Amino acid sequence: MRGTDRKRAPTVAVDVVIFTIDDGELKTLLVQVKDGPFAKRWAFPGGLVPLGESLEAAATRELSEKTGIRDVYLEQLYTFGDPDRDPHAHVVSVAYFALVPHAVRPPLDDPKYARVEWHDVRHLPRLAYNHNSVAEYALARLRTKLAYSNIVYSLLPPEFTLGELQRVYELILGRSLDRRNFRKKIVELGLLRAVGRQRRGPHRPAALYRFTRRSPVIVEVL
Amino acid sequence: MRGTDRKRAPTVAVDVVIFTIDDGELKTLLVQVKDGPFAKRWAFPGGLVPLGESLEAAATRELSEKTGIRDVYLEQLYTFGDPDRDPHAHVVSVAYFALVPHAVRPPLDDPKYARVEWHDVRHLPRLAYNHNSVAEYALARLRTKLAYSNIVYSLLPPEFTLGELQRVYELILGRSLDRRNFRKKIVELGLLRAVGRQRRGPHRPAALYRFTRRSPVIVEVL
DNA sequence: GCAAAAGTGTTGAGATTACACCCATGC
DNA sequence: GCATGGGTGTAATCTCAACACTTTTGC
Repeated sequence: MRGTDRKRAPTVAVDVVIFTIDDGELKTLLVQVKDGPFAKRWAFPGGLVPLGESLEAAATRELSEKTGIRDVYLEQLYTFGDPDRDPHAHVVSVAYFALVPHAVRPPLDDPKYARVEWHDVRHLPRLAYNHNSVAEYALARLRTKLAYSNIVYSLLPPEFTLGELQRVYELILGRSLDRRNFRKKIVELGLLRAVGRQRRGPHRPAALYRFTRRSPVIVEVL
Repeated sequence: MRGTDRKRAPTVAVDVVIFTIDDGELKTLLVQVKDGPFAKRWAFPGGLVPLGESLEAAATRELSEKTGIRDVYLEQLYTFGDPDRDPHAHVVSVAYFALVPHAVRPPLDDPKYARVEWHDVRHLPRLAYNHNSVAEYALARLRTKLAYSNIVYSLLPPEFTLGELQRVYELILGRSLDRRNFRKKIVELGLLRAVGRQRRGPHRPAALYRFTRRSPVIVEVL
């Protein structure tokens, strides 16, 4: 039977890879560990799951503690259980990834950590635990899922131009897309709705759009 | 820091959804729970992960204990952490799914369980824990993955005919495929190699094939 | 007026689908 | 000889990729 011998067993943690787009770069939120074997190293925010809390609740809590944000796209990524991940103890880590909109307020300070900062995913430092692998895994999942779902909605503000949307795709996928084909496809899928207003700037004004649904939908985008 | 308070924390288990094809049906291995709140109910085989064992090792162990089989396709499915899954305790369950070849010897008996049997996935009973959800999840993953990988190799014996291969796809996907298109596509992809011999039976003999690689490859099959 | 991004259709290639007849065997 | 699954090619359709010029604005 289960759950009888509670001592001498692995513990459970969640770690959250929080992506955002900032300043033309794809970034993730990292925290700097204060002490222990990984002191001074950066890691994804996370923590032990207390008895009675669901994994998704723990991940959501972690996310809102670090960013103040709620109601964003959050997905379970993978569970890492190698006993050697953490030299201190056998911790099974359930990794999540989250997408938070551009231009989020700066990360909240947390006395548990030395620092909390956004880092460009292309230049991550050597991370604590197995978090460099987690980062690769998260990025791979994000790339594939972007192509067959509408989850990009969670990276964008409520209103945006088609150019901005396309730049997000290009940034994450790491390749440029044909503008006419992209617009045609996206519009035909009915994921967007023109808002009737325009964004003015240094160049020709661009029509503003909204997502018709701000909830996950499986759809072949690219 | 992590791993300090080990008492009063959720425990970790693995559960394995083992698929096979038998008698023209897609089946999964179920065990009948002996006692506790779920006594007499069927469930997927699983058990607690001991300190120091990796998740994949625990799943592999569970698989070989129940079937005597090794070296089959095994993939992590999802981690279920709802505290109410198991009324007895908060157990975080990491679910795996495995594909074992047709015509496997009958499941090994295990004194931990009342019975161990193969069940048609189309007619599963009401299962213990949240295992009916796990079953749906596993089946959905199997269906999508079948279409873009070669993992079907793990459901088939070393040699097989194209007709047998096609029947496996049709069975799992629940729809019929065009024979000529199917054969053309599969052969062009180079996943198979004709073995030069034929299987004789009540009708016209069919050419025997082998997989060129018996390891997972991502490839658009359908 | 010039630099920069917005906006807009068509064509060709390749991939996918639909479809029908003969063959080899066991009984 | 007949019932059953094995084996094979082509045409129509659809999807995807490539491609260039005009417009609007701020400076």
